[in-house]
Amino acid sequence: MLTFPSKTKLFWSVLHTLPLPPPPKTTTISKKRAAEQNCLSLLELCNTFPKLSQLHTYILKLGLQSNPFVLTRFASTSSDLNAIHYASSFLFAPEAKTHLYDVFLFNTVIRAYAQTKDSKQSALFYYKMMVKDRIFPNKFTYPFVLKACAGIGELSLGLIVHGSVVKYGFSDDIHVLNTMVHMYCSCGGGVNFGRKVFDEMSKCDSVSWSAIIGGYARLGMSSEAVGLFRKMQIAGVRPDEITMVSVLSACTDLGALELGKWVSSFVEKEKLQKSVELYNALIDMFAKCGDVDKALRLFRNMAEKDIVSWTSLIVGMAMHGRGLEAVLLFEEMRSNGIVPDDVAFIGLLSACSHSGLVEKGRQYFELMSKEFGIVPKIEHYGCMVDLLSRGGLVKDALEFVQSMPIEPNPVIWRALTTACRARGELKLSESMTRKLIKQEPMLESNYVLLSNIYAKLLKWEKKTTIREVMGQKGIRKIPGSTMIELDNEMYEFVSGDKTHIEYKEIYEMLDEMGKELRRAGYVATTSEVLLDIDEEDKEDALNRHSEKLAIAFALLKTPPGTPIRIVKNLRICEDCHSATKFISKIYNREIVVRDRNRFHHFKDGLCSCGDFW
DNA sequence: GGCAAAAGGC
Repeated sequence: MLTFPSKTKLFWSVLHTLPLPPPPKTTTISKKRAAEQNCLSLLELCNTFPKLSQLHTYILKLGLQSNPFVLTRFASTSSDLNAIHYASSFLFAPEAKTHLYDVFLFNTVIRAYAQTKDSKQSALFYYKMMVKDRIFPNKFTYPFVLKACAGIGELSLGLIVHGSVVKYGFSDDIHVLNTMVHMYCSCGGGVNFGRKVFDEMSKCDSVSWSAIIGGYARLGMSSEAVGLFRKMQIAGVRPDEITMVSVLSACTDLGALELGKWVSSFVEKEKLQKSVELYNALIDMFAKCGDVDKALRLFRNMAEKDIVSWTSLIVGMAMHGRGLEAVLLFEEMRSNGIVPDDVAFIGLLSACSHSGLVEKGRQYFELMSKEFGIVPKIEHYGCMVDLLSRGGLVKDALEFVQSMPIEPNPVIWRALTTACRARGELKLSESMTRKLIKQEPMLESNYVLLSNIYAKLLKWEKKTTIREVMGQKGIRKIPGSTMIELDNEMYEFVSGDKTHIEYKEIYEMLDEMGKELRRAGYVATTSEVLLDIDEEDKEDALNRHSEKLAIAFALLKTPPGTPIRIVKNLRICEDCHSATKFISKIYNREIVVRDRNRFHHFKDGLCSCGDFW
């Protein structure tokens, strides 16, 4: 009987004629797979160099040293620097098999290095190696490489990488461009390049805006940062919580409390994710814009706090002269099991020094190295010198400086000089100010210090020569400026400013203020004026100080009884401090002044700093 | 099997 083979049968017969692979050795393959799986999961747990080294031996024993999965995981497992070094030295050893390298492996190694603190240079080294080995970068490579450049902060390097991005055709990728903006903003002198890249982007998302806003904010170009945030809203891009962190840090820098409050309600309204970082930025903003109690309330509402949250509030308390509360917070932090770091100690020590807690400060300084193993940095020494000097212990401060294992910096000389001058140790103060001038020959305020000392020593001819020296050196003058926020606008005044549209009214107010002040018994403190002019002109120069202009403006523009908040870029001068006390009483206003160092709350003719700052 | 932006300092 003849039967036609069915299709199925035919199929089977064909199959049977094909040469078959050797029968699967099921046991060995699954053993290999199991070993690979086991190895991968072990690598996941392996985050230190010794563990990795042990595992390396194990990998060799199993014969998995050319398994691409294992190799890549091996490179990516750890954030520990030694482990990364170990992994890459093994992967790229001269005897290693080059054919195993692929883009993914390089990206992994580059990423690992780009995320380290101090070895970003290595990321660029492996990028160069990759290009030399003719392995072409892909769209994931450049964000890592650019991140590494941003960390190193060298513009020339960034420009070269920008060239490669163009060469390899990634100049349309939004991730690459966003990181490029960030890279330029992190390299000295690169912010304009960053802006150019940003402006030329065909499509921007919230990350692009965050990168450029954050870039300006980090550089202290806070008005530009806020301006760009407004443009972002006009452009209709929805900000996320990271954008708001950058905007908040610009508000903090400007002292723009009203804008900061607006950001805070915007976060609520838009239901943005309240990350720890966002909370921390809010706490910092409220504390540094004058409302430290609001910062405290926010802090208490936080479900999860990290070391930055605690430190922000401790520093905030310190700035407002509430040192005891800062100390209590520090202790509360410790009892919550959070281990203080070096920055937390800077906050704590500065709190002690602003509130005259000399003994406490000394104890904590000891505790820092003894119990927490933190090696004191120049900042910690600075706090201690400040603490002792402010506490009137000039001799102790001097001994402390002599026993320091590191070279004193200008901050330390300045603290000492000021203390000596306040204690009448004028000779000593003079010699230290000269050291200060040696270290910072271009800083105007140092010459002002020296000139004040000569004025007290009645050495007029020396005082005159200082001006000549300054002229010869072409000293860069940091103009004192005061900012005030009214009706959602920031106004900035410099000394003798006539650029404001209502300057005539402001100067009339200033004259009236002057009369009222003298009637109340105010006497101008003319010793801090550097100019070699007669007393009456000196008084006039003081009268036009930016602080006084801003206060006059606020008195004109706000209803009686409203508190006045101003922000000065330098330390408030002695004369303005004394005048503001009178103004708070005469006009019955609470005046909150943030200067470079701290807050002064003026009320009823008194200041919260107790005239000691 | 992977990518971008963020918080505290004398």
